[in-house]
Amino acid sequence: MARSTIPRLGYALLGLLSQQPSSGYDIRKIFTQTPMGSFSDSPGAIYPALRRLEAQNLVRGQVSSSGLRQRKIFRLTPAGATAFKQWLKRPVKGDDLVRRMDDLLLRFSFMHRALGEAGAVRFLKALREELTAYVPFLRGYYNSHKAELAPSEHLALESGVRQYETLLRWSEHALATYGSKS
Amino acid sequence: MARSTIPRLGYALLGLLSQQPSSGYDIRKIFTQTPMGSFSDSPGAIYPALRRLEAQNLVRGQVSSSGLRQRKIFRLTPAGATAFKQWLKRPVKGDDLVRRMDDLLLRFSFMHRALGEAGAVRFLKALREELTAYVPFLRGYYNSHKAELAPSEHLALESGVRQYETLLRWSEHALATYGSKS
DNA sequence: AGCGCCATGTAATGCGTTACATGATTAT
DNA sequence: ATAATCATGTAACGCATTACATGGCGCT
Repeated sequence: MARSTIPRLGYALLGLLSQQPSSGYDIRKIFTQTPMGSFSDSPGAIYPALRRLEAQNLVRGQVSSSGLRQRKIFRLTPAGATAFKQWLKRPVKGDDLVRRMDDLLLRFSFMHRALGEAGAVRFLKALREELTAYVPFLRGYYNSHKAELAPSEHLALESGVRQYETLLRWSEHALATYGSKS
Repeated sequence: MARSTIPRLGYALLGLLSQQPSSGYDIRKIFTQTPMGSFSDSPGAIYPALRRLEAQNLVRGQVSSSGLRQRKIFRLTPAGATAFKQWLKRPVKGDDLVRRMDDLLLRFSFMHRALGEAGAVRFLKALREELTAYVPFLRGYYNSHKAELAPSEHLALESGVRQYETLLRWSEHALATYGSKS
């Protein structure tokens, strides 16, 4: 029961539904219209994902007959709310920076509403710590290898370094934002 | 024949093999050791991918018996070299920025060796143009919606804006690098 | 003799993508 | 009437992930 892993899209749906019970079509519109969603708005992604979550008892959908149009509104179950919060509370590992950065930002975007300021700050501090370790490592790799690289390889790597530096500065900025309010 | 789509990993392999004929294990080491590869170094990803490329006649592997250890070295076929270059030459679409940024940077990293300076510059100009249009759009969305957003949503969106701004500045920097040499 | 590394693979599973399909409603 | 939009789905396909499996080689 609930033993199967929840993918990225699944958590995105849990997060959206935790804020606002919605139909599959509502979700689609969000993914099409907001620039945040790097998610596919295709029905072949969303509807099966909702059904999987329902099969895992993490969401429940009920057909609303109030409007004449068929609409199936999904809501989080208590189990779904728990799974969602556990996902948010996962520690930030160094590995996440390299291969799952999108997940981290997705998690953070839900953090404040679900866990409050304390949770958001905890997350940001962990992220800043990982970035503080990773950026010099990456910069060092860049410096020691740039001689052997073709120009576009060299530049592509520099783009990566700049991206992580931007993230580090952003995390400091975000912490400052929180800090100034408390 | 060769009608099936080549995924991201497939192109990464074509690119690496175009620079240096390698075994699956060599590829794994590259993915484990270099911070560039956001690719999985798992054998279950790499070996099947190589076999698919071989089935599509894009690479060919031959067992080297020189060393006593078993090693299967893969090389690009002419068809593989063509497919790879066509991938590199694809136009940069606005959609790529949102959902396939990784692909764009992967393509760029191979660009210079495969297409020379002219190809790299052409790509960078197209990328800069798309970014120049997209950044103000994103910034506008950010400004007009930040009032309704929870703090961490707001900050997560700002992180995205900063990332794209960094990319835009990087693309200008990269063009300047090329420009100063020609 | 035994442990760890080199090097290659297979199997089970589940996810996302693309394309297709359906019916009901609102606007022209 | 008919087109566009709302709203929900299914089917085929291929890919990545995780875990497992195998055998040769090097060191101690």
